[in-house]
Amino acid sequence: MQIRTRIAPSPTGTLHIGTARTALFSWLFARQNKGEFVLRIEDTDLERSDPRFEKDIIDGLRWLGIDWDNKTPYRQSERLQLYEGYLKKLLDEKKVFYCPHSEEDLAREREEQMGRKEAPRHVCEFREGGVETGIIRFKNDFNGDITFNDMIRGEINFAATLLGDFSLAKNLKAPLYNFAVVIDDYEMQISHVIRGEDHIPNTPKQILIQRALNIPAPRYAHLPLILGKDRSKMSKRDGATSINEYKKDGYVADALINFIALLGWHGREDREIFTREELVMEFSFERVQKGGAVFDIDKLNWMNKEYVKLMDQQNIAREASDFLPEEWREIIKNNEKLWMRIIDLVKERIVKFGDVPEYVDYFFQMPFYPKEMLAWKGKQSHSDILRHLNKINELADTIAENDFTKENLEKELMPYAEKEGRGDVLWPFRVSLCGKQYSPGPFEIAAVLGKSEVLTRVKSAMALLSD
RNA sequence: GGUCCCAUCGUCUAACGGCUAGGACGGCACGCUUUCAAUGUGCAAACCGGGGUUCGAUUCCCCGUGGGACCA
Repeated sequence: MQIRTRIAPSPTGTLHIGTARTALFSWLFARQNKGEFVLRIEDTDLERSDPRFEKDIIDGLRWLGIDWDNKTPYRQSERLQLYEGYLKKLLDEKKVFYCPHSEEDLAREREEQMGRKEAPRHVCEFREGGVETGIIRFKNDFNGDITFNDMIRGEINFAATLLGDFSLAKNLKAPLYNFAVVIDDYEMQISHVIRGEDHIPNTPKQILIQRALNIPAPRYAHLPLILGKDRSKMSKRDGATSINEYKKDGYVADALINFIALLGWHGREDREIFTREELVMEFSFERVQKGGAVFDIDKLNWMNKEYVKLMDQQNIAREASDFLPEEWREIIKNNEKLWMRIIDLVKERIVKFGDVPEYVDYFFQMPFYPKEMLAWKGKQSHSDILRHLNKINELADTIAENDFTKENLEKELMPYAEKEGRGDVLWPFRVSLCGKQYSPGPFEIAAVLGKSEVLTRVKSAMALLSD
């Protein structure tokens, strides 16, 4: 059998983590089985759909490297005549009907049913036909159980009668979700429908429609949801939900893929790092979790760092430079060697590339910091600090400009530091150079900055203290 | 309110009736260190509850409880 899967996002919002993971699993399954993967934009809701969201979704999938086989994505808005044809057919066969009830009528009916602790549903008195206005509903006469075998959860049953005469379309040219999906999945010959578990309740309706149309049902796999901190469906409140925000923050696409794959899936070994190819090989629905997974940014950060560590310095330098402000980028464009030396110092602390500017700012501009920061462990007298900085200034000045290396700095300064206390001497020195609580060591920084800049910064630290 | 889904450390998870319940993130401690990071070592941390089934249940069944989703 030809395997064909799809991702069918609505352009009513950006590409979020949950959709990306559904896309990934569908893609992995298709690629693993030498099948096809289809992108379909479900934009039947014209009011809420926006081309900008469609672009965001497409950009996001591209960035993640999840490619689809239909060159131009399908758009439901361009397939309206198709749905209309099927709707007319069902109308002719009296399997669907027009329901003229108003929203208010329906709402009232629901209220009453809920008051009686009944399932809210609408069984219409116009189900045998007779009117030509209102929405189009499915004439649901089935009173048995609808059963389907989910690839992740096994058998799932629904009592069909509780569904009532559910809605299919607002009119002939405006199909609703459940109807359009069934038609499209059939027309596109989707063999496996892989989607979030929030669609489980839609499945029996879709199966009923398939039966009415006498078309085959695909296999279903309902993925567990990705949850926010509060264990409810992940939303804006849980921080970045759009994939493109992770791109902007400088995450590595492969790291995000790896991380998302592990949200609800796990290999058979205690392994966490998988290449894309390995994921294609290893993925299986038997090993997909049933319960929802909380999105943990700390673990993503760890994983991203692992991926950065795997990159060579050239790539890190190139990637990181994209996140620098314009002026700094100009500087390194003319001094690539400088940039490589800087990256060499900070590369192992990069969590995500968006953080790089704050790690390297002092290489491009004078640091600003409160003078208290110059005190080792926060308790060192100004006079001691001044004395040390003065000595550092003196010793550093004895090194020739061309010999201003890490090794020579160490040779000149360490004896003094050892004598006076390493932290007492080296901390103020380091802060005077970078103005930061955390940074690479002072000798490394100094060697990159160069003699005159180092002397300037040490002196300005002294001036700051004397204020 | 109805229906459906789910349930192992704080988080992601392993275990497919039989071990001191394993790994990862995070946390903590120690080592290394001028700081942080990195790294090394170690520690703490979980089977939702109650009934069955069984020689034996985290695992199978039932009932609770809890969480979630969908419907409007």
